[in-house]
Formats: sequence, structure tokens, C-alpha cells
Amino acid sequence: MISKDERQFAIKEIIGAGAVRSQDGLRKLLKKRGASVTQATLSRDLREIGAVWVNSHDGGRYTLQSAEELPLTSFGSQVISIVANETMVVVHTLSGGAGIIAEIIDRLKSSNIIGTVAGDNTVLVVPRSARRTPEVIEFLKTTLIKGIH
Amino acid sequence: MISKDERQFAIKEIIGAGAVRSQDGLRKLLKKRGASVTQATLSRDLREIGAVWVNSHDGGRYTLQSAEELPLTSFGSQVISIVANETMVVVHTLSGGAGIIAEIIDRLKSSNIIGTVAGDNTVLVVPRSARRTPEVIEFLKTTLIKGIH
DNA sequence: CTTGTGCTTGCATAATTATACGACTATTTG
DNA sequence: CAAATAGTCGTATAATTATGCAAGCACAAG
Repeated sequence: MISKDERQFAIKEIIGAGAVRSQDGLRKLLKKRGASVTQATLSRDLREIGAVWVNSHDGGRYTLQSAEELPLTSFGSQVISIVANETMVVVHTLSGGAGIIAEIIDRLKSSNIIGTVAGDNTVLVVPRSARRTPEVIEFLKTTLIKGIH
Repeated sequence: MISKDERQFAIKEIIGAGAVRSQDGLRKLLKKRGASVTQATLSRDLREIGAVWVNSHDGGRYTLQSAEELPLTSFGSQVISIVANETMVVVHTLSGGAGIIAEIIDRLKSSNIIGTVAGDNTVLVVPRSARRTPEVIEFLKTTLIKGIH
């Protein structure tokens, strides 16, 4: 029996090799490695590992996120706290960490966030509307602190 | 009536803004801009412009290919938008794409263009005269956007 | 003009992917 | 231990995306 983590690791290997063009194709490759799961599970796995579907002339394939768009994992530890008032969210980071965190937030392209400004250890995050502030807080906490993987 | 090139140009702008989560959502946004097409056409468009589907915690979204993963032949895909005021044209590109686009514009040696300045994702193009601005816009749109794929 | 070729698109539908739900397991709490 | 909670996954199916086909159009060749 292969664990979920092992399976997702195998998926990364297989996708990294560059030959996956459908979830069902991936399912068959995994079966050869002893991981028999359904397409439904793979749909969930691909979302969890942040897989990317790239369209191209010949139809497209899955890839992994490039290093540039990936750094959520390693930089979450920069974040010290996330606090807010009615109209603005403030993310405190380790000294010098604000730039990278702001960049990460920008790349998440949340529709609830208009923009960010970074100082040295503080990032101001501007919600689309004051009403969205709670959602933005929740989103940032989840993304930057908790569910990193 | 909007041409296919104009539509695909608009699609890049919209996707670049980061809020497209389905082809049908994109269809509705395009409709507001006067481009009424079916989901089938958008499926084809997205393949032709090499759009990318990125899975994430919140379900995923479309993005454009980053400079790194683009074939060298398709610089035009770097261009997201071309806008201008009376005296200046601004070409907005994907992150990191301004340098190469400015270089291309320089090499075209248009007599209507005095010079260019590139930032990271923005190129300023200076027309020879304010009166030439419309021609420069047209020239850039034709050269950088049409007939690329 | 007529025919032929290539391109674009909508329609209908096939193919693929996402998800609601329930079953099952492991873990925690009282 | 019993109950509550959280996590995983298959089944069935909903939702979304891709595509075969034919129509329409522009344009070139004869």
C-alpha cells in the first residue's frame, strides 16, 4: 500500500518527465508503480501539488510549477503575523522579508486583493473592498502560514 | 466586428489581470468588450496563445506562459497590451519581457519612433511626433501582435 | 464567373476534469 | 470505551473543456 505522500511524490516524478497528457494517462502510469487510484483522486492530487496544464500546438500536457512561481513553501516562515483594520491588512515579516512576501502575494493574484506595498519588514495589502477584508485575512493566513506544503 | 487577432489580444489582457477561472467566465468578459464567441472558440484560442491552467488552493485559474517557457519564436506572446496617451506609447509585457520587446522594436527601425526605454514589464516608446502616435500604435500592434503564432 | 483552397466559427457532443456524498479509518476528547 | 473530529478515497455525476463536422467567408487560380 502506497501512502498519499508517496503517491504525490511519484506524480511529481512522472509529470516532471513530461509525458502526461490526461489524468487517465497518469492513472495508468501510477498503476505500473503499484498505486491504483481513481481519476477523482488524481484530480485532487494535481490540485494539491499545484500542477499546471500547459496548452500547446500539439494539445498540451501537465507540468510542475516552475521555481519562480513556487516559493510559497520556503518563504512562509518569513511571516510573523497578519493583522488588519477595516480597510487594510498588515503582514509583519522577519527583517528584510517583506519584499519576497509581497511578491508572493502578488503572484497569487487573488481577485480580492488590489495590490501590495512592501517596506522592509511590513507588507500592506489592500483588499478590493473593505467588505472583503475578512476574506483577505483568511486567505493570507491560510496561504502564508498554515496550509503550505 | 472584432477580428480574431484582436480577440486573442483581449484574451491576453484579461487573463493577465488574473481573474479567469473558466472559459465560460472568459466568454462573458469578452462579451462586455464586444467580442461574442462561443466556448468552443475560446478553447481553440487558449490553445493557440499557449495559455496555462494553474491549479491552486482556491481551484485554479488561467495564466499566460512566462518568458522562460516560451519558444524563442514567439516574442509576441510576451506582449499583454499596448496603450498610449497623446505623446507616448506604453507596451505592457509579461514580467521580465520588456527588454526583449524593446530590442525588437529598436531593430525594426521605424522612422516614426525616436526611441524606447524598457523596465521589467513595461516599454515606453517615444514617437517622432505626437501626431505620429496613432501610426506608431498601429505599427506596434501589427508587428508585435498580429501574425505571430 | 466558377472552382478550389484555406481559415474561422458555431453547433452538437465526446472527452476530460471536478466534486457532492457516503463509507471507512485513524485520532482525539471526555 | 464511546463519541466526536479529521482525513482519504471511490462512486456517480456534474461541470468544464475539446473536437468532428459543416457552413460561411475571403481570396487565388483557371
